[in-house]
Amino acid sequence: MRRDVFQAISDPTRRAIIALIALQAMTPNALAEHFDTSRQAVSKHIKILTECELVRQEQSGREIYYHFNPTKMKEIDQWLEKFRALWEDRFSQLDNVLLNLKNK
Amino acid sequence: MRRDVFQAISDPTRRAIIALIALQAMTPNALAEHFDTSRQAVSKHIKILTECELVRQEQSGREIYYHFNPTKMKEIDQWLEKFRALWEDRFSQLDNVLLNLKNK
DNA sequence: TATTTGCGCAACCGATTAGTTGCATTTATA
DNA sequence: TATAAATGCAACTAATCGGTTGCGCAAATA
Repeated sequence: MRRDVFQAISDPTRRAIIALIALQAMTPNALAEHFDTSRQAVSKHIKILTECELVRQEQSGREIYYHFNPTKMKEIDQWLEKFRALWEDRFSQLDNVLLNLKNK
Repeated sequence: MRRDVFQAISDPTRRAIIALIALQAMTPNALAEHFDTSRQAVSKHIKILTECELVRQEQSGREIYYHFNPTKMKEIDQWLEKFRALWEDRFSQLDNVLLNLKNK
Protein backbone atom coordinates (compact mmCIF):
# COMPACT_ATOMS: atom_id res chain seq x y z
CA MET A 1 0.00 0.00 0.00
CA ARG A 2 1.70 3.15 -1.22
CA ARG A 3 0.87 5.81 1.28
CA ASP A 4 2.97 8.88 0.86
CA VAL A 5 2.11 12.53 1.21
CA PHE A 6 1.92 13.10 -2.54
CA GLN A 7 -0.65 10.41 -3.01
CA ALA A 8 -2.57 11.72 -0.02
CA ILE A 9 -2.98 15.24 -1.42
CA SER A 10 -3.82 14.05 -4.92
CA ASP A 11 -7.50 13.76 -4.04
CA PRO A 12 -9.48 17.03 -4.03
CA THR A 13 -11.70 15.91 -1.15
CA ARG A 14 -8.64 15.21 0.98
CA ARG A 15 -7.21 18.63 0.15
CA ALA A 16 -10.53 20.14 1.23
CA ILE A 17 -10.40 18.17 4.47
CA ILE A 18 -6.90 19.46 5.13
CA ALA A 19 -8.03 23.04 4.49
CA LEU A 20 -10.89 22.60 6.95
CA ILE A 21 -9.00 21.04 9.84
CA ALA A 22 -6.14 23.49 9.36
CA LEU A 23 -8.59 26.07 10.63
CA GLN A 24 -9.68 23.98 13.59
CA ALA A 25 -9.71 20.36 14.65
CA MET A 26 -12.90 18.55 13.67
CA THR A 27 -14.73 15.28 14.17
CA PRO A 28 -15.57 13.00 11.21
CA ASN A 29 -19.25 13.86 11.51
CA ALA A 30 -18.58 17.58 11.48
CA LEU A 31 -16.31 17.16 8.47
CA ALA A 32 -18.83 15.06 6.58
CA GLU A 33 -21.38 17.87 6.76
CA HIS A 34 -19.16 19.84 4.37
CA PHE A 35 -19.28 17.19 1.67
CA ASP A 36 -21.81 15.35 -0.42
CA THR A 37 -20.50 11.97 0.64
CA SER A 38 -21.17 9.71 3.58
CA ARG A 39 -19.45 9.92 6.94
CA GLN A 40 -17.72 6.63 6.19
CA ALA A 41 -16.24 7.95 2.97
CA VAL A 42 -14.83 10.92 4.84
CA SER A 43 -13.47 8.57 7.48
CA LYS A 44 -11.64 6.64 4.81
CA HIS A 45 -10.00 9.83 3.61
CA ILE A 46 -9.07 10.70 7.18
CA LYS A 47 -7.53 7.28 7.59
CA ILE A 48 -5.29 7.86 4.59
CA LEU A 49 -4.32 11.30 5.86
CA THR A 50 -3.58 9.82 9.29
CA GLU A 51 -1.46 7.00 7.89
CA CYS A 52 0.86 9.46 6.19
CA GLU A 53 0.83 11.67 9.29
CA LEU A 54 -0.76 14.70 7.70
CA VAL A 55 -3.40 14.37 10.40
CA ARG A 56 -3.32 13.27 14.02
CA GLN A 57 -6.20 12.36 16.27
CA GLU A 58 -7.27 13.39 19.73
CA GLN A 59 -9.83 11.24 21.47
CA SER A 60 -12.43 12.98 23.60
CA GLY A 61 -15.01 10.58 24.95
CA ARG A 62 -16.72 8.97 22.01
CA GLU A 63 -15.65 11.80 19.72
CA ILE A 64 -12.39 11.95 17.84
CA TYR A 65 -10.97 15.32 16.90
CA TYR A 66 -8.67 15.30 13.92
CA HIS A 67 -5.88 17.84 13.83
CA PHE A 68 -3.77 19.01 10.95
CA ASN A 69 -0.06 18.19 11.21
CA PRO A 70 1.70 20.91 9.22
CA THR A 71 5.23 19.56 9.68
CA LYS A 72 4.45 16.72 7.30
CA MET A 73 3.68 19.23 4.58
CA LYS A 74 7.33 20.20 4.66
CA GLU A 75 8.07 17.08 2.64
CA ILE A 76 6.16 18.52 -0.30
CA ASP A 77 7.74 21.89 0.20
CA GLN A 78 11.20 20.36 0.21
CA TRP A 79 10.50 18.50 -3.00
CA LEU A 80 9.23 21.71 -4.59
CA GLU A 81 12.29 23.55 -3.37
CA LYS A 82 14.43 21.72 -5.90
CA PHE A 83 12.44 23.25 -8.73
CA ARG A 84 11.46 26.59 -7.29
CA ALA A 85 14.53 28.29 -8.70
CA LEU A 86 13.45 27.25 -12.17
CA TRP A 87 10.36 29.42 -12.10
CA GLU A 88 11.59 32.26 -9.95
CA ASP A 89 13.27 35.00 -11.93
CA ARG A 90 15.44 36.17 -9.09
CA PHE A 91 17.62 33.11 -9.53
CA SER A 92 20.07 33.80 -12.29
CA GLN A 93 22.76 31.23 -11.66
CA LEU A 94 21.07 28.42 -13.49
CA ASP A 95 24.18 26.29 -13.29
CA ASN A 96 23.93 26.14 -9.54
CA VAL A 97 20.28 25.29 -9.81
CA LEU A 98 20.98 22.33 -12.02
CA LEU A 99 23.89 21.24 -9.85
CA ASN A 100 21.57 21.23 -6.89
CA LEU A 101 19.07 19.12 -8.76
CA LYS A 102 21.70 16.56 -9.61
CA ASN A 103 22.76 16.20 -5.98
CA LYS A 104 19.27 15.62 -4.73
CA MET B 1 -10.82 12.49 -16.63
CA ARG B 2 -9.42 14.37 -13.68
CA ARG B 3 -6.05 15.62 -14.76
CA ASP B 4 -4.68 18.17 -12.37
CA VAL B 5 -1.14 18.80 -11.23
CA PHE B 6 -1.68 17.16 -7.85
CA GLN B 7 -2.79 13.92 -9.42
CA ALA B 8 0.11 14.13 -11.87
CA ILE B 9 2.79 14.32 -9.19
CA SER B 10 1.20 11.64 -7.03
CA ASP B 11 3.01 8.90 -8.92
CA PRO B 12 6.67 8.35 -7.94
CA THR B 13 7.68 7.44 -11.50
CA ARG B 14 6.24 10.70 -12.78
CA ARG B 15 8.09 12.65 -10.10
CA ALA B 16 11.28 10.90 -11.21
CA ILE B 17 10.55 11.81 -14.83
CA ILE B 18 10.08 15.43 -13.83
CA ALA B 19 13.39 15.40 -11.95
CA LEU B 20 15.15 13.99 -15.00
CA ILE B 21 13.81 16.34 -17.62
CA ALA B 22 14.27 19.31 -15.31
CA LEU B 23 17.97 18.73 -15.84
CA GLN B 24 17.65 18.43 -19.59
CA ALA B 25 15.02 17.68 -22.19
CA MET B 26 14.81 14.00 -23.06
CA THR B 27 13.16 11.61 -25.49
CA PRO B 28 10.84 8.82 -24.30
CA ASN B 29 13.44 6.20 -25.17
CA ALA B 30 16.17 7.97 -23.23
CA LEU B 31 13.82 8.34 -20.28
CA ALA B 32 12.76 4.71 -20.34
CA GLU B 33 16.36 3.60 -19.86
CA HIS B 34 16.18 5.03 -16.34
CA PHE B 35 13.26 2.84 -15.33
CA ASP B 36 12.36 -0.81 -15.06
CA THR B 37 9.26 -0.39 -17.17
CA SER B 38 8.59 -0.39 -20.89
CA ARG B 39 8.97 2.61 -23.16
CA GLN B 40 5.19 2.64 -23.61
CA ALA B 41 4.59 2.87 -19.88
CA VAL B 42 6.90 5.88 -19.71
CA SER B 43 5.10 7.43 -22.67
CA LYS B 44 1.82 7.10 -20.83
CA HIS B 45 3.27 8.98 -17.87
CA ILE B 46 4.59 11.65 -20.23
CA LYS B 47 1.15 11.97 -21.75
CA ILE B 48 -0.37 12.66 -18.35
CA LEU B 49 2.35 15.19 -17.55
CA THR B 50 1.78 16.86 -20.91
CA GLU B 51 -1.98 17.02 -20.46
CA CYS B 52 -1.59 19.00 -17.25
CA GLU B 53 1.14 21.12 -18.83
CA LEU B 54 3.94 20.08 -16.54
CA VAL B 55 5.76 19.01 -19.68
CA ARG B 56 5.88 20.35 -23.23
CA GLN B 57 7.23 18.67 -26.32
CA GLU B 58 9.61 19.69 -29.05
CA GLN B 59 9.62 17.61 -32.21
CA SER B 60 12.96 17.00 -33.89
CA GLY B 61 12.69 14.67 -36.84
CA ARG B 62 11.40 11.36 -35.59
CA GLU B 63 12.45 12.18 -32.05
CA ILE B 64 10.39 14.11 -29.52
CA TYR B 65 12.18 15.97 -26.78
CA TYR B 66 10.14 16.53 -23.65
CA HIS B 67 10.83 19.65 -21.63
CA PHE B 68 9.90 20.49 -18.08
CA ASN B 69 7.49 23.39 -17.68
CA PRO B 70 8.25 24.86 -14.25
CA THR B 71 5.54 27.52 -14.28
CA LYS B 72 2.87 24.89 -13.81
CA MET B 73 4.51 23.84 -10.56
CA LYS B 74 3.53 27.20 -9.16
CA GLU B 75 0.03 25.85 -8.66
CA ILE B 76 1.31 23.44 -6.06
CA ASP B 77 3.46 26.11 -4.50
CA GLN B 78 0.48 28.44 -4.24
CA TRP B 79 -1.59 25.78 -2.55
CA LEU B 80 1.24 25.10 -0.10
CA GLU B 81 1.59 28.81 0.55
CA LYS B 82 -1.66 28.80 2.50
CA PHE B 83 -0.21 26.37 5.00
CA ARG B 84 3.43 27.34 5.00
CA ALA B 85 2.94 29.77 7.85
CA LEU B 86 1.66 26.95 10.02
CA TRP B 87 4.99 25.16 10.05
CA GLU B 88 7.33 28.11 9.88
CA ASP B 89 8.22 29.50 13.29
CA ARG B 90 8.92 32.98 12.04
CA PHE B 91 5.19 33.53 11.66
CA SER B 92 3.78 34.49 15.00
CA GLN B 93 0.50 36.11 14.07
CA LEU B 94 -1.50 32.93 13.89
CA ASP B 95 -4.75 34.88 13.67
CA ASN B 96 -3.73 36.33 10.33
CA VAL B 97 -2.70 32.93 9.13
CA LEU B 98 -6.10 31.48 9.88
CA LEU B 99 -7.83 34.49 8.40
CA ASN B 100 -5.89 33.95 5.21
CA LEU B 101 -6.91 30.32 5.12
CA LYS B 102 -10.57 31.22 5.45
CA ASN B 103 -10.40 33.60 2.50
CA LYS B 104 -8.85 31.10 0.19
C1' DT C 1 -31.21 0.28 32.21
C1' DA C 2 -32.67 1.09 27.45
C1' DT C 3 -31.72 3.99 23.65
C1' DT C 4 -29.29 7.09 20.91
C1' DT C 5 -24.96 8.85 19.11
C1' DG C 6 -20.17 8.75 17.18
C1' DC C 7 -17.10 6.05 15.32
C1' DG C 8 -14.24 2.25 13.00
C1' DC C 9 -14.26 -1.91 10.35
C1' DA C 10 -15.51 -5.19 6.69
C1' DA C 11 -17.63 -6.47 2.41
C1' DC C 12 -18.88 -5.17 -1.81
C1' DC C 13 -18.92 -2.38 -6.46
C1' DG C 14 -17.87 0.36 -10.55
C1' DA C 15 -14.27 3.38 -12.26
C1' DT C 16 -9.62 4.46 -12.68
C1' DT C 17 -4.68 3.36 -12.71
C1' DA C 18 -0.33 1.60 -14.16
C1' DG C 19 1.34 -1.73 -16.47
C1' DT C 20 1.58 -5.03 -20.58
C1' DT C 21 1.67 -6.52 -25.77
C1' DG C 22 0.75 -5.65 -30.53
C1' DC C 23 0.49 -2.63 -34.35
C1' DA C 24 0.66 1.45 -37.59
C1' DT C 25 3.19 5.52 -38.99
C1' DT C 26 6.88 8.45 -39.87
C1' DT C 27 11.82 9.36 -40.22
C1' DA C 28 16.58 7.98 -40.64
C1' DT C 29 19.90 4.87 -42.54
C1' DA C 30 22.23 0.88 -45.12
C1' DT D 1 14.57 1.23 -52.06
C1' DA D 2 14.45 -1.93 -48.20
C1' DT D 3 15.22 -1.90 -43.36
C1' DA D 4 15.73 -0.19 -38.85
C1' DA D 5 14.52 3.09 -35.30
C1' DA D 6 11.41 6.32 -32.58
C1' DT D 7 7.08 7.10 -31.37
C1' DG D 8 1.89 7.15 -30.55
C1' DC D 9 -2.30 4.58 -30.16
C1' DA D 10 -5.47 0.72 -28.98
C1' DA D 11 -6.78 -3.33 -26.48
C1' DC D 12 -6.27 -5.92 -22.57
C1' DT D 13 -5.37 -6.97 -17.36
C1' DA D 14 -4.61 -7.00 -12.41
C1' DA D 15 -4.55 -3.85 -8.71
C1' DT D 16 -6.05 0.19 -6.50
C1' DC D 17 -9.42 3.88 -5.52
C1' DG D 18 -13.42 6.22 -3.91
C1' DG D 19 -17.66 5.32 -2.91
C1' DT D 20 -21.57 2.56 -0.79
C1' DT D 21 -24.22 -0.29 2.90
C1' DG D 22 -24.33 -2.96 7.01
C1' DC D 23 -22.54 -4.04 11.32
C1' DG D 24 -20.54 -3.90 16.13
C1' DC D 25 -18.84 -1.36 19.99
C1' DA D 26 -18.18 2.15 23.35
C1' DA D 27 -19.79 6.51 25.29
C1' DA D 28 -23.45 9.72 26.22
C1' DT D 29 -28.17 10.40 27.38
C1' DA D 30 -33.25 9.69 28.41
